[in-house]
Amino acid sequence: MSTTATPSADSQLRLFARFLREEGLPVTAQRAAVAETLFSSEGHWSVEDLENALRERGEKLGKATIYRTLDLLVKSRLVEELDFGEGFKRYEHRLTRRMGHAHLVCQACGKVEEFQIDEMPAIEARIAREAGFRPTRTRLQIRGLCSTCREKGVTLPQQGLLCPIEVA
Amino acid sequence: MSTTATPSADSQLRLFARFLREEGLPVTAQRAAVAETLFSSEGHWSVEDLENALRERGEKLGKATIYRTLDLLVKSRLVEELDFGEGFKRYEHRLTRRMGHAHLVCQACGKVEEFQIDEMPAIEARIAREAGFRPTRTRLQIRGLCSTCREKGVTLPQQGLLCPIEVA
DNA sequence: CTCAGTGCAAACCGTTTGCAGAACG
DNA sequence: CGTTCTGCAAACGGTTTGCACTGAG
Repeated sequence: MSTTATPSADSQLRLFARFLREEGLPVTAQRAAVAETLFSSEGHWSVEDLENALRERGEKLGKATIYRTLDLLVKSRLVEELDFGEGFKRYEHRLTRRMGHAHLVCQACGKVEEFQIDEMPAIEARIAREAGFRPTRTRLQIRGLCSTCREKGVTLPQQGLLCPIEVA
Repeated sequence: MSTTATPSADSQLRLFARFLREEGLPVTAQRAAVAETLFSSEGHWSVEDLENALRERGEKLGKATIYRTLDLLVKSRLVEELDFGEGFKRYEHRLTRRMGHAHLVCQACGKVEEFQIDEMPAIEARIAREAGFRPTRTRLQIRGLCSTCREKGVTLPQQGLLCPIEVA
């Protein structure tokens, strides 16, 4: 109901509720609120983002509850934990995303865009075949300069030994 | 000199010294010790690992100096910062490694192996072409079950909604 | 002498944990 | 009534920072 849920947020919430029931855990208002908020956009949510969005919805949860609910969401495999090197974690839900998308992190403005890498399944299959490794979660993160910053003429601080290394 | 340097550790140290000189920074004994230690193996070093290895070499450096030197090594692009989700960072040197290797992290035993992904350059080129994004650093991390653990019959704790999601 | 580098210890900050009280069945 | 969840606040732990001391030029 109400605000900003994407079309499929409801069904995702239902999946989370099912997971909780299977684990013998109650579906509390707080857990539903965190899940619903996180499912409401394709964004990369920090705990602070979630806290603020929840406050705006009129729900005031303690940080601890948010962290504990995120643990459950990650365990349920509906949500993926991310780390863009900011010193804290971010979270994205998985259901409306295809697997094998890369995160393009702009080192100038911090923006993160997603980019589909269609060869990921084939790469994972090769790893399974050649290394005997059974992949469960893949994270591909590419840092660099986004098109917007590039067009603005922004350049990354030229760090030291760029050329010597690439040549070596 | 002395102990466990790989054949090319010397030349890497020389590159780091060159970087420092170019930045107008002195090549101190501590900086050389940290760099030499890190360059002495293909491993994934934590700050604690480095501290211990340095102590065994007879050098006692403060943590702060290690952290500050690692900053310089990362800036020089001779060393890459890693995060395997352990709650702390790890570091690997870049010179004897090919670019575009994935880190296969075993969720059962914690072991990390490297696996060469030859299509990485092509993927980066496509990202540059189609998204206008200029990649500088790529991190590919794949978590799962390594062959050793698999052969031992270890299985990962079956987390919740595996099937429903993959089907969705 | 001067100035940056070092080492210690304190500060920092995202996250986790302990515990008293609330909520649900 | 008992059990679990919640929220507050304290604890935690890796990393960063402030500052007095050291050491090279």
